[in-house]
Amino acid sequence: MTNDAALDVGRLRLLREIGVRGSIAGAARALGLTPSAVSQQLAVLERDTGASLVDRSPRGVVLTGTGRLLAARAEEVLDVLAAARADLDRANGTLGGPVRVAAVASAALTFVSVAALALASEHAALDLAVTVAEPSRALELLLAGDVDLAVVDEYDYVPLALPEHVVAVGLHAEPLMLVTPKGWCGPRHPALADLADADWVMPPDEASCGLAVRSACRAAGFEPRVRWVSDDMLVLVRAVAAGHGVAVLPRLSVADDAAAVQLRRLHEPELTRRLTAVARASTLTRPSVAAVSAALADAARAR
Amino acid sequence: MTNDAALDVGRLRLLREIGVRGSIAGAARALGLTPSAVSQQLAVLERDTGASLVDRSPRGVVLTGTGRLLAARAEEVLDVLAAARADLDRANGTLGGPVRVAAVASAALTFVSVAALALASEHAALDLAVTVAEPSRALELLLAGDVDLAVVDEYDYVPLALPEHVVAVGLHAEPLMLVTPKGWCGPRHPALADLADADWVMPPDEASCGLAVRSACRAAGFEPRVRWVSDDMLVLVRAVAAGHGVAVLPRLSVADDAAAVQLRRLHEPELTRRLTAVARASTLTRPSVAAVSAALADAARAR
DNA sequence: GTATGCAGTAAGTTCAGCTTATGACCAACG
DNA sequence: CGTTGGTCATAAGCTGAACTTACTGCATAC
Repeated sequence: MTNDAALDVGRLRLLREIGVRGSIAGAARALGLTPSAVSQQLAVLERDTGASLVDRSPRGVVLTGTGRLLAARAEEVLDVLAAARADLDRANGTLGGPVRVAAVASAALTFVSVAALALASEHAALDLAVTVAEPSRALELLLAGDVDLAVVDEYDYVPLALPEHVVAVGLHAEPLMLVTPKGWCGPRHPALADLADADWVMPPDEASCGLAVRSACRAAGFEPRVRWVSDDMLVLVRAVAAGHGVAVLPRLSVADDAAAVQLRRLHEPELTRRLTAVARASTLTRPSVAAVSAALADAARAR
Repeated sequence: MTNDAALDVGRLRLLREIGVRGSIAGAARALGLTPSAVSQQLAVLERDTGASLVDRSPRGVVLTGTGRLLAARAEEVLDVLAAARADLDRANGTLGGPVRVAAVASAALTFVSVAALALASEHAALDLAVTVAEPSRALELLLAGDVDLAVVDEYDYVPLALPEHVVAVGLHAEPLMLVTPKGWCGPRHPALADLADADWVMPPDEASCGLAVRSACRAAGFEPRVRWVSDDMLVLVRAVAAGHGVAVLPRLSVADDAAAVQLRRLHEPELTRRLTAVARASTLTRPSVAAVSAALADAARAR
C-alpha cells in the first residue's frame, strides 16, 4: 500500500534512455536488452511512481511532463554516480571502466590508434572502444551518450558547429597536401591556381574536406574538373595513384599510402585541417576520459 | 576484468549507514537486515570499487578515506533520489511514503496525536510513525536519519543547542503553570516567591524542565525543597494530586489530568516553554515531511 | 494483400541477495 | 581462567526480481 519502494536507478537510467531515443525499442538497443525487458521495467517504474511517464503513440513513445521531470533527476543521479566512480579512480590511481571514442578515419588510423594501444598496455582495467565516424555522426553519438569522446575535424571555409554543454580540446593542426601520381611534374611549391586545368579526385560536397577544397578552388578562380568522388580517403588516394587526377587532402589521410603517391605541401593558399577532441563537460571529469583525452593530445602532438 | 559494473545504490546506502552507525551490526539493525547480508554487500562493494572502504577493528569498523569519499557521494545520490520522489509527490498531488516523527511526550500526546490522525485519514498513502523521545535523544535520531522530524522543547534558562544543517519551525509557546492539589489555598495570581516554603514535586535536573524551574526558584531567591522527583510528567501530576507538593509544569503536560489538580497561571516570573519542530534541511524539501510539519504547526496553534 | 516496424503479455530460466548456521576473534567480568 | 556477549566473516541454501524467448495486437509502408 505504501510507496516506500525507493526509486531504482536501473529503471531511472532506462527512463532517461527512452527519453533520449524516443522509443522503447531504441532504448532497448542502447541498453543491450530486449524491448520486452524495457517495457516491463517501464511498467514497474510507472507503478512505483504512480504516474504515467510516457505517452504511447503508434510511432514510438514520448515522455510526459512527469516523465521528463523524472528523467532530469535520473540524469543528476547518473552524474553523481559517475563522479563517485571518478573519485575512486583518482583515489586509487588506476584508470578503469569503459571509454568510447568516435573518431574520423584518418585520426582513428593514426594517432588514435597509437594512443589506444599505449593506454591499453598501461592500464589493464581501461576498456577502450573506437568507432570510426564522420564528425556530424560522431557528435550525434556524443550527445546521445554512445561515446565519451569525439575526434572531429574542421577545415578552412567550413566552420564546425559545436553543440552546447561540450568541451573541445585542440589536438592537431596539419596542412592539406597536394597528392599527385608518382612522377607527376609540376612546381616544387605548387599553388592551387596551378591546378586549374588538372583532373581532380575529391571527397563529396557533403564531406567538409570536399567542400573546403572546392571552396578554395573557387576562391583561386576556377571550378575543379572532378573525375572521381568518394567519401573514403583510402579510395581517393588509390584513385590518385592510379592516375585519375590530383587531390588535396589532409596529410594524415595519406599517411599510410604515402609511398604510392607524391606529396607536396600546397602553398598559396595554405589550407589546414584542425583536429579536435570533443567531450560532454560532465563526462570529462571522469579521470579515465580525461586521461584518454590527454593521451590523444600527446599522440597527435608527436605527429 | 573490466569494472564497468555501475555503483549500486543499495550498496552505497549501506556504506553510508555503516559510516553513520560505526559498525556493520548497527547498519544491519538500521536497515532491517542481518549483519551477514551487510558484510557480504560491503565485500561486493569493495570488490567493485577496488579499494578498501572500511578499517576493520574488533570494536566495529570505521570508514577509510576512500570510504568517506564514497559515502559522501552516496549521500548526494540519496538526496537526489529523495528530491525525485518529492517531485513526483508534488506532480500528482498525493502525499506518500514514510514520515517518522520523534516528539516529547507532552507534545506527542496532544497536538502531534491530533495532527497524525487528521493526516492519516486525509492521505491514505502517508505512513506516519511517532516515537516519544526526550529532546536530546530526538535530535540524535534526527541526525542519524531515524526520524524526519523532531518535536523538541526549550525552556527559559535552558537554551536549546541545535546541530548544523537543520531547520527549526516554531510550533507553540505556552506558559508554565503552577500545579497544586485540589483545594490548595493561595493567591489567585501566584508568584514564584510565594512558594519558597512549599514542598516541591519536580523533574530531575537532567530534564530541561527541572533545570529551568530550579533556576527560576534560585533567581526568585530560594532553593526549592524537593520531595518527589520523576522524569515522567504523568507521574509528577499524580504526585501533586496525591498531595506531595506543588509543581511548575508546562500546560500541555498537565492537559490530560487537569481535572485531578488545580492549575493557576504563574506570574512573576512568567515562565514559558517553546515547542519547536526540527528537520534536516534536505529532508524538509520532501512534500510529505513539509505537510506533516505544517499540520503540526496548525494543530499546535489550535491549542 | 503481405511485410515491417512498433509495444505489450505470458511463461520459463537464471542469478543476485537474502537468511540461517557456524566459526574466529576480542573485551569485559565473575 | 573460562564464560559471556559483542564484533565480523564465511558457507550453504532459498527466494524472487529481472531477464529471455516466445507470441499477440496494431499501425504504417509497399
